[in-house]
Amino acid sequence: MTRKKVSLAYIENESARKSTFKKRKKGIMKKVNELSTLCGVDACAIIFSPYDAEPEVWPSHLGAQRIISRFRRMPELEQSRRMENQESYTRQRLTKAEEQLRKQHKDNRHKEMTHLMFQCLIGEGLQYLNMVDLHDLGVLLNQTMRDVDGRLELLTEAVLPQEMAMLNAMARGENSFNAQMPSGMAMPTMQNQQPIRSLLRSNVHPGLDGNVAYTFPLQWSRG
Amino acid sequence: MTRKKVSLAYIENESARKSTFKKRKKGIMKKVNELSTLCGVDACAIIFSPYDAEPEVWPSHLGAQRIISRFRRMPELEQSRRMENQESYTRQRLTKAEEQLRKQHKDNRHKEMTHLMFQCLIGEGLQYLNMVDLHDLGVLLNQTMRDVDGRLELLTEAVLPQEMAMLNAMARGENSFNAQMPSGMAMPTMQNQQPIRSLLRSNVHPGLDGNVAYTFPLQWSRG
DNA sequence: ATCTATTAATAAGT
DNA sequence: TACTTATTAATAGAT
Repeated sequence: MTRKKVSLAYIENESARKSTFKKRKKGIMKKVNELSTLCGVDACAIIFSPYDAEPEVWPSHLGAQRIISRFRRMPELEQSRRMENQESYTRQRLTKAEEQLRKQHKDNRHKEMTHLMFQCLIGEGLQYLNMVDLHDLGVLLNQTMRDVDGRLELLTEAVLPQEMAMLNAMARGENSFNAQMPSGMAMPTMQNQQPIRSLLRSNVHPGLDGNVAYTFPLQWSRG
Repeated sequence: MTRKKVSLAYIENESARKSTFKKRKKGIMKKVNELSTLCGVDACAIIFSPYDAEPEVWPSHLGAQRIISRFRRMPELEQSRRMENQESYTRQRLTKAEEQLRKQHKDNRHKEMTHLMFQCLIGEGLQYLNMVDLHDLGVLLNQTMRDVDGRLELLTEAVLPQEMAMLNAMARGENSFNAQMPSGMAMPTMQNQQPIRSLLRSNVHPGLDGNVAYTFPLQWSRG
């Protein structure tokens, strides 16, 4: 059960390495086979290892030789460029990783500000924040207010009547457990059954996009 | 959004084929790179295509030549066996597919009998069943009864007091919506809140393993 | 090229 | 060694 993101480094553990090798070798051969079939292209793969007397070869020994001959017949021009293949591959990966890092930073910042916003809502003070944080928090608050307004409008104009109808039906005592409903079908959830006012007080903020991994409960005063 | 299981056949559509090729080629090169790094083995891959002037090569032009030399130095003994590689690969896949088919047949049979069992519970007759079906149904019923007994015992001895406590708490009107609970935390579901007797009447049979894709609602007489 | 729902691969357990 | 299952990775189809 793949517990962690595998780190791309030599596996020290002997048996884990062998196990991984066998599984991945099989996976690669399958992929090459699929690529060749799906796209009708010539391809070959050769994998040596201490675990097999013979190298693993796709599509076959002779088939590989055919591909290799074609490969050898390629003009040797620009060979120096080709030599860099591995390096440029690694370099590309680095660039991409850096991009992702920037993206993640931005994402983290958004989460941080969201956390902060909810902290404020439960009464934590702003006294220790610097100007940058305060500014970003302000931006987020404005955006959130707009989202809340939009959500409120939607609920009031469109969703409310339906919800109300459902609640009324439930109030008439119709089925807290409908024996006719196939279990695969979505049952109305707790959430759906909250009184309308609770919907407007949901602790999940409707305006934040789905990638926010967690939100913070609001401690609304009950008065 | 990968809508269907891709079928392993040449892609007729020109642009789809090219798109698939580009994505999969990249995926294979990544996999070969990972295998080599993780397991410290020598490997190479060469992919020709109408979409690129040069073949895609891993780890590099020269690196591939090194692997190829080693490959060529392999004794030519058993070459005839090697020639069959692709055929034997396909044959293995066939064998495996057949095994999976048998497994699936067994699985389907189990589902069929489960369906039948629930049909009986809602009053459908057994008059059209043959001996084999009746026998299998009998086996399943016995097994299910044992499961039910086990489940009942568990509920009575261990789970019941806790459920009872929870129900009591709820009966006292404590929060149908607990504002303190982080949204990521599991809320008690409808299922948990059914009266104990409903638990014992759950339409999801507790004894069947999670792979059964669907179960059938029981139409308990309400009397 | 980018985005997601979905399938496929696979790391760690058994 | 093979099987299982939770999780990550690849990717088909759409934009």
